[in-house]
Amino acid sequence: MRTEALELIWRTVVAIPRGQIATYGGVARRAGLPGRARMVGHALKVAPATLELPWHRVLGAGGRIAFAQGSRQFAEQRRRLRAEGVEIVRGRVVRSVEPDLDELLWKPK
DNA sequence: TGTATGACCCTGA
DNA sequence: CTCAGGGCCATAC
Repeated sequence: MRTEALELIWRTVVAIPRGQIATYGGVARRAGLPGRARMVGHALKVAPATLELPWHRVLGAGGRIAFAQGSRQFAEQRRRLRAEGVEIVRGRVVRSVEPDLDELLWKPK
């Protein structure tokens, strides 16, 4: 049986609007699971492809891509973000406004 | 049953 | 900027 936490996280990720981004910790909080950023990463990893989650909109603290630079996934995430107008420089999202630390849901550009 | 390992985060030095 | 240390917890072995 799938844990309830997984469902909560998936639902939260699906709600991230196109062109906007969130952090692992932020998703955890919005899902009602404060402190469990780690589980968010796990939830994305095991998510069925059929859900078509906008996983690329989830970044590490500070807007950093969690994958290793040079890795296949890093490139894929960067590609998808750029396609939505989110610029990445040195593995990090370029933001023109300070992140809202309470929401952790940013609006780059 | 125990240990190790993550698509993590935060604080402090 | 880096590094260490503590928190978190599902999975894998």
